[in-house]
Amino acid sequence: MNATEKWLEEWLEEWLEQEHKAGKMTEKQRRILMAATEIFAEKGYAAASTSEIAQKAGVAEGTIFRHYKTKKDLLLSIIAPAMAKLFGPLFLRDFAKMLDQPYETYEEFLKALFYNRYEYARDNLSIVKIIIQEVPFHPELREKVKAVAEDMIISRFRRIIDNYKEKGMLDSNLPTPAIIRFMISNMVGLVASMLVIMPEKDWDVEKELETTIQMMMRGLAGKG
Amino acid sequence: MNATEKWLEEWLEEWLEQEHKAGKMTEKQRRILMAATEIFAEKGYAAASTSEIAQKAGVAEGTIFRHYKTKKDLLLSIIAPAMAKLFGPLFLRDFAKMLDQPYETYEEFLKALFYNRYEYARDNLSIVKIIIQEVPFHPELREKVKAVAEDMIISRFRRIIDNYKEKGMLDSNLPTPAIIRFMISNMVGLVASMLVIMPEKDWDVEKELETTIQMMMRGLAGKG
Amino acid sequence: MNATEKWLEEWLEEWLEQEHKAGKMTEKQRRILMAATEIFAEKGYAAASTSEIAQKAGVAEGTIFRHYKTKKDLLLSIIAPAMAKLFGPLFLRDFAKMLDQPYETYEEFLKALFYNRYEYARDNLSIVKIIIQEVPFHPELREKVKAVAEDMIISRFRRIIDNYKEKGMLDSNLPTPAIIRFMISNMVGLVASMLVIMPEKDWDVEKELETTIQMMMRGLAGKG
Amino acid sequence: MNATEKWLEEWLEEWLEQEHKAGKMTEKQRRILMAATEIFAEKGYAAASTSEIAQKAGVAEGTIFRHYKTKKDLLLSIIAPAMAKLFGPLFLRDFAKMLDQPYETYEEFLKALFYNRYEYARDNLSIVKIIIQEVPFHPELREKVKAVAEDMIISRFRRIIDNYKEKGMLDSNLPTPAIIRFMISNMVGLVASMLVIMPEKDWDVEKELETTIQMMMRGLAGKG
DNA sequence: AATGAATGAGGCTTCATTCAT
DNA sequence: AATGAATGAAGCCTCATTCAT
Repeated sequence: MNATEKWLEEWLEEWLEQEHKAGKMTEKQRRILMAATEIFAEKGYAAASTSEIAQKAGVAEGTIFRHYKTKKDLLLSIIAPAMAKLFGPLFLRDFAKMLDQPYETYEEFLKALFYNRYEYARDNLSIVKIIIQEVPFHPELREKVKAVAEDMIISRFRRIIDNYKEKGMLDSNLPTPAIIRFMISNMVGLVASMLVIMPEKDWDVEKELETTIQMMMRGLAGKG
Repeated sequence: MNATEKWLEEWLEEWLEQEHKAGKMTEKQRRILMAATEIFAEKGYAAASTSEIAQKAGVAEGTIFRHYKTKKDLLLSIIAPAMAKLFGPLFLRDFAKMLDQPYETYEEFLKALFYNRYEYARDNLSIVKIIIQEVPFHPELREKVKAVAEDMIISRFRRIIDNYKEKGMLDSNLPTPAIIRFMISNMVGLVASMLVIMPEKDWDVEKELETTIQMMMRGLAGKG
Repeated sequence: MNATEKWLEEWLEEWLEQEHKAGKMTEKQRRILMAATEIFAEKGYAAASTSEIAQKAGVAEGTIFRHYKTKKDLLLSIIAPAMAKLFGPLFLRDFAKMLDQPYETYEEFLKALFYNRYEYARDNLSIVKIIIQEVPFHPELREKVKAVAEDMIISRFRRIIDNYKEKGMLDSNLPTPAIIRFMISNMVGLVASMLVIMPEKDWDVEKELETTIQMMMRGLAGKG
Repeated sequence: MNATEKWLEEWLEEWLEQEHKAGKMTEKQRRILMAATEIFAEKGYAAASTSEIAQKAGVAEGTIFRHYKTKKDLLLSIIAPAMAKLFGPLFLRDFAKMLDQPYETYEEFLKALFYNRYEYARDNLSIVKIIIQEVPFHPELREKVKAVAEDMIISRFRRIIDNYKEKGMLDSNLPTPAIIRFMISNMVGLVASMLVIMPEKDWDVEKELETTIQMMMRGLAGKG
């Protein structure tokens, strides 16, 4: 087991721990976590003040520090389990199923993946924003994320993609890393458009998704 | 002239003013601007301290405030002209040429556009990072950027894209907004990969660009 | 109820609130208020530094700002209730009694009034100094004080003075405003002499007061 | 010659020096002095900034310090000659004349004195405000003023007043210091009313003065 | 467990003053 | 003589964190 896998395990642990604690979590603790999530997402970690979080959570300033040793601890308590939920599925049974369960086509696979991640982002918008905004500023996080992403995602997706290449569903001449980037770019671009950039627009998710996948699969070129 | 165009003009003005001032700018002022740019990019606006900036610039802390009334002023002095350089070209003669000068194919157009913006991002990496990180947190900026982007970019690109659709070079069945998003997603994804996510990798820019454009134009589908 | 009366009520409210809080006031808070009062009186608001106040009060500088949002807030927390105590009595039951309870002569009335305000000034010397020194520099205060003074004091005293004029105890040929100014000038002059200008002198308050009132009532003219 | 007289001489010297310099004073210097006077009067010495003064005077920040070593120096350059003009006349030929030139009555003397000082205050309102506001906060000034006032004024006025007492124009039973205070209180009260407290009122100076002097001489008592 | 008063380090900003031009 | 960029000390205020209750 390499370092990357160790971190993932850490996150998963924290995730499970969090899940576990969620049961015994005080009402106050839950409120602190929610308030912090909202405020971090809204103004960024550095510009958020613990006193504001306390106020929004309806607890005393000191209470936060009874549960989280430092402000950074509070941030990590939000990010770590979210990381696990974000990356974790790629390594768990559910996802393994996605891999084994032979989606007839790459398109179906893409659609399932997009939709799955879209739903996660939609339901955890604040947390996703925090991750995107804060990861670049906290070296420990940055390193972990980078390692996990580079190391694991590439390797897992490579298998999937090579699988479809073999089946003749993907153009074998295209370099796998480029395909992965292509996939992620469009996934992120689509989800960001719908949830962050123009959230007020009345999106037909299904249709957008299909159009996007069509462009990905068949390209823009006219038949002219 | 609508509000959006007014902002653009504002930025352009500030840009020119900045250009103009650049001549008379004190050595110290230049150093302050550079130091601030680096530190804002590295730790974010909120977490950057003016004393650190002063130290890095090799000036007294007070000197910063002789040139920039507020810390925020300093941020805007970095962002505003960059905005102009980022969005401005889309509306100036150079870009008009890009539109008129009939790129034979959409692919050539894409390539020119990608390369042009890639070079800008490469040469102004810190500033681009600052813009991406700070715009979401500063409502005035956010509103302006959103308006400019939604309003202008869409309208300009629509003309270009419709143009190519008419020529039969783009699939007329695809909705123009989706094409624009597709284009931007892949452009941002590619540039971010090369400059931010894996800057240490030894990229063959030309080749990546071509692969990406190929995927965009012809899609991933195998010939199977 | 006009604006002036509203301010007075505001002050009275703050006064009562202060009284009320005085019970729950932390020892530290009391010390901050005392230290601030002394230092403001000694060097003036603008020249007083919060760090000096903190030091004199024996608390951390931050502690001041936990109780008073701003330095100005601290000033107002000293001035507002004092204003109420300074002007308020003129409108309350006690003072109403002074009006109704028929002092046999204007001289007795003057004596009671002088003595009453002298005692207040003596016991609140620092605060009175602050009021005199700071009111001119803070427009909000200046306006309020001016309105209250012009509007209310004049009107109340007019009744009293006209009352004594009718009884033949005051020269009806003298304009009431001049009488009021005459009264206040001499009251302020006497009190200032004893408490501010020559506080080290061993004053026989009773005697000075009587001499002053004698001069006011019968004038300086010799019998020659 | 005692210490008090030495200070007076100092001021007079500075006054004369100033008069003298006034001729060679640069336009800029004059503008600095005027700007400083206005701003000190308006916001107080401590709250006034040299840069604001420079701006109002239309000179560079550094220029002030070419003429006045420190900000305090600038204050003293305004106050010292004004002190001389304020107290000086009491000791000069002009004033000696006032003493010798036998005003028929004390009332005439009072009227001349009041009017003379009223005119001075009216024409130098800002400076008088500065003196009143700043003297209490600057120990050197405070000591000087106090010494001069206590020491000299008392002694000079004593002669005048005793003079009138002997002539039977003033009640010999009244203590001279009380008479002096009475005189000053009413003079200050009247002038302050007209110039500072209610400057917008349309005063009939002559009449107010006469009413005041009448009250001082014959008192308020009705003939009843 | 919870509170909230207290802390003091550090942040942004102002300002009197200096000095090279 | 005049300028105005530069300085750095000091000012006001915020904030994460601690601790007695």
